[in-house]
Amino acid sequence: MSLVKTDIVHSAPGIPKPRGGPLDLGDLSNSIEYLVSRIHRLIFTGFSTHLAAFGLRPLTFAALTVIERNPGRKQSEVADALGVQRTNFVATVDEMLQKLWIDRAPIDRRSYALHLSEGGAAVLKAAAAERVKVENEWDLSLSPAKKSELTALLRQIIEASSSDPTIPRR
Amino acid sequence: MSLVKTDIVHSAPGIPKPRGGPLDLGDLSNSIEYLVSRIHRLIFTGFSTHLAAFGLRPLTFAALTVIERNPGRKQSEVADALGVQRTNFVATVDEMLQKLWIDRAPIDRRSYALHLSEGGAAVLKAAAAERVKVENEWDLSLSPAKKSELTALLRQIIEASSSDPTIPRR
DNA sequence: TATTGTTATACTCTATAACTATA
DNA sequence: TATAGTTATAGAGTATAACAATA
Repeated sequence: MSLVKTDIVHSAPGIPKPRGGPLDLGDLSNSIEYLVSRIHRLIFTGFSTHLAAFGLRPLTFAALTVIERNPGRKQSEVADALGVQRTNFVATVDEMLQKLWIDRAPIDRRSYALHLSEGGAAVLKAAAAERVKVENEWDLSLSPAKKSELTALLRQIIEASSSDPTIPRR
Repeated sequence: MSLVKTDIVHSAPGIPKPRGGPLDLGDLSNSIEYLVSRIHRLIFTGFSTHLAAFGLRPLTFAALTVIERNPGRKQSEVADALGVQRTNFVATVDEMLQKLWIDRAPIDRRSYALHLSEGGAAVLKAAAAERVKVENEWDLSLSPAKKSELTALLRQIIEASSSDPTIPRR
C-alpha cells in the first residue's frame, strides 16, 4: 500500500520554516476552528460508514436519540435541540417515518408529537452499541479521562453559545 | 427579537425523561462525534462570516497559513497537510492564484512549488488578526488554559489518526 | 508503474426565501 | 401577528472515477 502520506507537524506560532521534511501547520495547530473542522471530517467519514450499516446517518442517529429521550415533543423542538433548522429537518423526519422508526401524533392541527417506535428503538440500540465500539477505537488514542475532559470542554462551548446572543447559533 | 430558543440540557446516560421543559440530548452529551459536528457548524457559520470580509474561506485561510509556513512545497503536499484531497484542492489553488495571493513555480514538468505573494501575506496577516479577535469572543466562555487544553486534546486525535492505519484519514 | 495535476460528476449538508395552515 | 410544517432552491464541501502528462 503506497499511501505516501506527507507527515504534518504541530508547532508553536513563530517564524517561517522552509524545509524538506514534514509540513508544519503553524498557527492552525492552535486554532480551535481549524482543529474542530478537521476532526469533524475525520470522524464523520468513519462514523458515517459505521452508521450506514444500519441505514442511519449521523443526523438520524442523533434525532432518534433525542426523540427516545424526550418522547412526545414537537418536530421543531427536536430540530432546535439538535441545532438544525426546522426546514432542514423535514426530510429527516420523512425518512424516519418511512422507515417506521418514529410515529407522529397530532398535538393541534398544525403540530405533531414525535415518538420512537419499537423498530426505531431497535436500530437505535444496535447502532448505539456500534457507536460505543467506534468510540473505543478512538479510546486507543484518548484515555477515558481525557475523553471526558474533551466532552466537558465541548459541552461548555455549546452551552455558552446557547446563552450568548452575540454568537451565531447555526 | 423572538428567537424562541428551546433550551437543551446535558445529562448522564440513563432512563428516558418525558417532561415539559428543556430537551435532553441524552448520550449525545458524551459523544465526541456529535459534539464535534455540532461545534463545527457553530464555529464555521461565525468564522466564515468574519473571513468573508477578506474574501477568504476557511480553506483558503488555512492554505495560505500552511504555504507561508512551508514555502516552495508542492500543491499535493499542501493539500495533504491540510487533510484535503488533491482533487478538491485544485479550485482553491486556482482561486488563490487568481487573487494573486500565491505564485506557482515549476519544480519539474508536472509539479509546482507554491509560494505566498506579498498580497497573500497581507490578507493573511489582516485575517489572522481578525481570527484572534473572533477567538477572543470564544475566550469569554473558554479560559486560555482551557483553550490550550482543548487544542492539545484535538491535536492528539489528529496525530493519532495520521499514524493509525485503521482510522480513515479523510 | 507511480506521481501530479486536472476535469467531471454526484451526493450530502446547510442556508434562505416563500408558502400554507393554523393558533 | 406568531407558530408549525413544508417546498424549492442555491451554495458549500467532499467523494469517486477517469484522464493526460510526466517521472
